[in-house]
Amino acid sequence: MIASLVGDPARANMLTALMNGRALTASELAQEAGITPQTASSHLSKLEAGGLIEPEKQGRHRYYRLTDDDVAGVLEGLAGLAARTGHMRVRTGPKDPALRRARICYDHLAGDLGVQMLDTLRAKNLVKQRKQEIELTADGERFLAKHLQISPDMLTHPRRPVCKACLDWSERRHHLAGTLGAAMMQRFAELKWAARDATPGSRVVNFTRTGEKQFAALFGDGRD
Amino acid sequence: MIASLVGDPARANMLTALMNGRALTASELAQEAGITPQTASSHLSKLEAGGLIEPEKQGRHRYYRLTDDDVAGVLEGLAGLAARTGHMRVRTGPKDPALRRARICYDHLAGDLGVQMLDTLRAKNLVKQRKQEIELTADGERFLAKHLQISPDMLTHPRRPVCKACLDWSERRHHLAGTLGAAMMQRFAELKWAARDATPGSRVVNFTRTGEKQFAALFGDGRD
DNA sequence: GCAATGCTTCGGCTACCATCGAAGCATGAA
DNA sequence: TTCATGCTTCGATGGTAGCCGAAGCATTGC
Repeated sequence: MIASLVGDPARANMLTALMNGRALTASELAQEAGITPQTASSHLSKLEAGGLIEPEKQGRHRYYRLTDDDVAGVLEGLAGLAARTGHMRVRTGPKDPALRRARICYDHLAGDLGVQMLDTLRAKNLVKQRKQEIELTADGERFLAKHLQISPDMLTHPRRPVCKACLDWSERRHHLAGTLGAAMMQRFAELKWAARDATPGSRVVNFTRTGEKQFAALFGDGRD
Repeated sequence: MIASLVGDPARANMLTALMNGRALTASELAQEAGITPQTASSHLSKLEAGGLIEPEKQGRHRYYRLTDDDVAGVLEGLAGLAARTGHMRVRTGPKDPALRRARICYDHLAGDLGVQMLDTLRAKNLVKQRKQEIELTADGERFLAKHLQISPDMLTHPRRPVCKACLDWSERRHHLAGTLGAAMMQRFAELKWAARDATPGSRVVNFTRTGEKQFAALFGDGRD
């Protein structure tokens, strides 16, 4: 039974961690769920047998991701039922407001601001998006060079795409991943616009006062 | 956690039994799940606490129904995931082919033929459907009078609607309930087109050779 | 009133399964 | 090769939860 797979707390935590669309290693998932690797291994093989997640070997790591959007959809549905009965799970998404606003997703910007940024890039025709695929336009290249001193040759990588849409768990929409997403986040840090929170293990990204303004000037949507 | 509620086999069987939209008593659900009433009582209170089902007292019976369509939707989603991985539950719907084809849902026709009938009524503009609501058109009234000798005044009832969409569990689509659904089923029986299976407790509806033809002439979709 | 039916609560039993320690493979690095 | 890292398999343990028998309420019918 599928539901019993999702029903176990440890497995639910793993699946929740995977809801952001990114693949995570077995150890990372073990840590997310707060269990030992050997226990996690058992859970992961069950989830895989149930068709909820798919593995991808890479070196001595084993990355897991949700099988597809259908799985994510059902998980969201379950979370929805849980939410309305007040049976909200502890980990059903970032509860910390700061975390919802801006956080690190692997190495790029996620949260409200991350989603906002991709929205604006798309609206200004700096990128073109078709489903998960994102392409940088000529205008986009000029924009990056002018405002962020990012040139296309900085973005080439043997295996990683320049642009990629990454599902934002708190916003339920896409933000920008890939080498460009990483480069932009790095640039924000270099420009002292933003910095990762000092708390060890925290994924919160704090914007400075001026950083917030500059960011809004480039990517703001007029909301605030 | 909601999923763990659905995960238990006994509870899943109960929920499955409720998927046809009808309310069932605690004892009936116990029988469906193959457990004793006292065990069922425990499960039912958990499902109720989780907001998946709602009770309705009536005399010394206690009827339970799914809370709403959202719950049914999530359950279908889970069943969908289960189906595609071959992890199909034993009881994920009627396994008996005859039961899938035509059966009694309370007092009206369900299964493949039931769904087919409503489809055709809709296609011929004999009824209009908007979500759960179904309305008989003027054409529909003429059709019923002409072919089945059913007049509108036979269908009025203080509390029961004339037409109602009822989710068909085996087909995952709607069939026709309400007083009209009941009247049509009754007419089929009177015309010796079909009859409930003689086996005690069976919900199978057997069509006669001529009944099948007549039914197909009125409601066939050309599939066979 | 008494009996019968339907459902719930209580207590104890049992079975399942999540968990972790220890050991075993695989991959990559030196 | 040898070592380290990441993950899996094995075995044993323990806690949880499903399960039923017995008893207790509630409602209906006589």
